Amino acid sequence: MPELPEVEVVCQGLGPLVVGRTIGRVRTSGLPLRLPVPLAALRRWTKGALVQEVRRRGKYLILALDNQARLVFHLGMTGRLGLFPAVTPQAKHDHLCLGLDEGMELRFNDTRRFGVIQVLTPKQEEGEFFSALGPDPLLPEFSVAYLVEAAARRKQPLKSFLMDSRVVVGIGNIYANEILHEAGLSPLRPVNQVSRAEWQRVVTKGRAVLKRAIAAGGSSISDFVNASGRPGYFQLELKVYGRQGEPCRRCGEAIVKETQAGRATYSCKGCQR
DNA sequence: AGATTCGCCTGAGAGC
DNA sequence: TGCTCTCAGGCGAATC
Repeated sequence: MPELPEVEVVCQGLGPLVVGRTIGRVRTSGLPLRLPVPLAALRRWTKGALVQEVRRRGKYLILALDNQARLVFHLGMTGRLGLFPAVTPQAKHDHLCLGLDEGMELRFNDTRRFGVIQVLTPKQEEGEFFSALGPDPLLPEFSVAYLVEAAARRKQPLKSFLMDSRVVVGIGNIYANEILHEAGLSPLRPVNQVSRAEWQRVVTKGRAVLKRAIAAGGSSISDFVNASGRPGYFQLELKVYGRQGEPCRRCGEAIVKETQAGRATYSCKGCQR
């Protein structure tokens, strides 16, 4: 399930494959994703355009085109982006095919259709489109001072807080669990009871976990693959996610699985307070 | 008004 | 074997 590290891995892999290429034919499955796929806008703004840059904002991938339009993707739960020879037969759940030069195609495949494809016209401000999103956890804006301020007067449990994209982008269920274990903090702790020193651990350990996951190529749970179709290996390094009943790698106590805000939450009661 | 739950969607796995 | 049920989760809407 693509969270920040997986989207970053796709972003880094996709860049060299598509930058400098020109988009030709546009095809869609006709099925809606989380939002309808804007076929007319895709034809209007991508056909004949050259891809200048691939970048990431939170869990969104952005293809910046030379006509100043931008193609925005969200991978949802099961979205994949990859480059294929145009002669490769369509796969089940391919929802968008963009023809590129040299007989290649960029394809968006999404089994559960929780993904999003949007076009930003040159007039539409990217800042406005993403205005509700909080800072990226890998950037300096994600600081102790910011978290102290954001958490003031809120009693929300720490894990829900970290998964709230208005607070910080890119952290989903897997990495929220992992970051809190690394930081030694309980997922249930009300955020207004977290000290500065503890927020500092959230920042430092959070960045460290995300960077290690990117370096490992992401976590391949639910069949994540990068832009070249290869899996990641961070699932082998997970300390709590999916490890209920197994010993904590730090203190040996059994990892517990609980439901919090409707989501599977994994923690060690021995070393997370 | 802040916190939680629901619903969208498909496929894997469990249980009968 | 083949059916039904449960679970997985990002995220916005609905509800508590």
